[in-house]
Amino acid sequence: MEIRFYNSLTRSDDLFQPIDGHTVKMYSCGPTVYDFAHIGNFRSFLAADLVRRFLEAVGYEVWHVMNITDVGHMTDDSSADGAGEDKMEAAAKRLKEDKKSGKAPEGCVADPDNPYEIAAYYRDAFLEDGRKLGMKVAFEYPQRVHCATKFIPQMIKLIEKLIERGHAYVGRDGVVYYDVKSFPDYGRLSGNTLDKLENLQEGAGGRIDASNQANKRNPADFMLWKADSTHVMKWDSPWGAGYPGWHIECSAMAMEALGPEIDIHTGGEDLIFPHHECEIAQSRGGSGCGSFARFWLHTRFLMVEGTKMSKSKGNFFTVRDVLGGKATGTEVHPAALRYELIRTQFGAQCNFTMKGLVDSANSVRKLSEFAERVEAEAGAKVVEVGLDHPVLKQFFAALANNLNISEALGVVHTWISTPVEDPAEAVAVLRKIDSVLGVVELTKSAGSGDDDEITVLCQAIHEARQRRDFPTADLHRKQLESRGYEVRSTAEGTVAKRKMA
RNA sequence: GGCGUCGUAGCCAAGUGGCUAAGGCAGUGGAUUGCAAAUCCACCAUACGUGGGUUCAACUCCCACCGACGCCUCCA
Repeated sequence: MEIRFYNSLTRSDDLFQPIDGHTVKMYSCGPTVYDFAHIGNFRSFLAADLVRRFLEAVGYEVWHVMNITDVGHMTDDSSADGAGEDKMEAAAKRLKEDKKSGKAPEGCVADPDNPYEIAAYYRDAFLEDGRKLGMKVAFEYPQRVHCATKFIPQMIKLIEKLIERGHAYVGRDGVVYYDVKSFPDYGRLSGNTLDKLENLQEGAGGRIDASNQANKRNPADFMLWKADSTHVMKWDSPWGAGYPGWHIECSAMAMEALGPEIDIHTGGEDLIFPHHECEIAQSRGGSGCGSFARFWLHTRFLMVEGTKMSKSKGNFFTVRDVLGGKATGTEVHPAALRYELIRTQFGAQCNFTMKGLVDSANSVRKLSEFAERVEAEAGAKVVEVGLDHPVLKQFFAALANNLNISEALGVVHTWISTPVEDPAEAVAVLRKIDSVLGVVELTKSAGSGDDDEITVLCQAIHEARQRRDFPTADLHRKQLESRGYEVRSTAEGTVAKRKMA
C-alpha cells in the first residue's frame, strides 16, 4: 500500500515509509497543563491518534510518544521580551478564586501556590479526557506520555552538547542561547529563514527590546536555559539553578525516547514557528543528523460555528464542557465527540458545530447498532479478514491518501447500508475499521446506563400499543424523550437508548 | 510589515488540461408506521471565491484581486 501524507517540511504529499521499514517512531507535542484541555487541543491529539491507529491497522508497529509540558514557563523568552503573566501563576490565581467561590472540585489542588500540584492535577485531567475520547497513547501506553520535568537531565545534556558543537553560547546575561546563525537550515520549515529574520526588530509590534538584544548574538537566538533563583520550578545546572527554555524539552524527549531521527512529528499549526523550527535546530544541532523528523504533520485549527473559538465569544469549550452538556444543553457521549473531532482531515480547518455534533452522534449510533446486529447474528462464529477484503481495501486506500477520512467514512456508511451476507465476516471488517475510528469501542465500554425505570416505561409503552391505547404510549414516549432518550417501537417491543448528543 | 496554509453544494470531500463535476453526511419526496423513530427507494452543484490571461479545450496552468485561518509573544 502506498501511503502519502502532506508533509509541512516539503509542502507536498510525500510517500511514507518508516526509516527502519517496520517501526514508526512518532512524536506528538502534547498540552501544557495549566488548565483543562479544550476541544481544539483534542482535535490535534486525536488527529495524531488517528495517524497512529491507521499505521497500526495496516501493519506497522508504532512507538508514539507525547510530551506534557508541566513547567510553568515565563511567557517571555527572557524578561525584556514580553510582559505576559506566567500561565501557571494565572492557573494558581484562578484555582484560588474557584476554591473561594466553591467552584473548584473537592480537594482538586491542595496548595494552589505549588506549581507541581497544579501541573499534576491538570495532567491527570488531560489523561482522563484522553482515555474517554479513545486516545490510545493515554489509555494503552501512558508510559509513553512524558512530563517535561522528568527530562531535565536530558535537556541539560543536550544543551551541553549544543555548546560543545558550537550551536549555543552563554549570553552576557548568563542565559544560554541557541545561535541560529550556526544552523543554516533554520527557517526551512516555517519560511522564516535567517535572511528574513535579520529584520526581526522591524516586526509589527516592535517587540524586540534593544537592551535585551544586546545579550544575544542575533535577535532570533532563543533561550535554552535561564538561571533564576526566584523561579519556583528550578533545577541545578552548569549555568546556575533555573529552568529550561520552552523548545528544548521536545528535542531532549524525542531523542531520549525515540532516537535522533524520527518518522513523524505532529502538532498544531501554531507550533510551526517558533517551536518546531527551534526543535529542528536543537535536535539536529545536537545529533549532527541531517534530518530530525522526516514527516511534519500539522493540524489546522478548529473553529466553532464558523468563527474562532474564544472565551470572549462564549464559544470556548473544554472537553469536559462538551461532554457535560455545556455546549449543546444535553450530555454528549465521548464517542460522538471523538467522531466529530476526527471527521475532518487533519490538515483542513474543521468546523465544530452543534449540528455536526448531533450528526456525529447519529453516525456513531448507526455504527454501534450495526455492530450489535452483526455480532448477534454471527454468534460464536469467527472469521478472519485481511486488508484485501474489498471494503477494507477501499477504506484503507482512502486513509492512505493523506488520511482522507471523508472518503473513508463514506466507504463505511455505504457498506453498513448494504445487506450483510456473512455476519461473522462483517464483524471482523467492522472491528478492523473501528480499530482506526475507535468509536464503537467507546460505546461499548460506557455500558448501557439503563435503569429499571426506563425498562418499566418501555414495557408500558409496548403494552399500551398492544391494546391500541396510543395516548398513553405517546405520553410515556414523551417522558422518555424529555429525559434524553431515543425511543423506538416495533411490534416486538419498545427500546429506549440514551441520546449521544 | 514579514512568513505560511487555504477557498468545489448546508457540512466534509474526490478531482492535478478534455466524456453529462465521485462519494458520504445533512436536506427533500415517497414506501413503511396509529403517529414517530429506525429502515428502504428516489431526488438533490450547467457549477468549482472574483476578474483577467494562456490554450482547440481550465475546477485543474499563469497573473491580479477578494476572503478565511495560523505564526512572527505562551498557545493544538
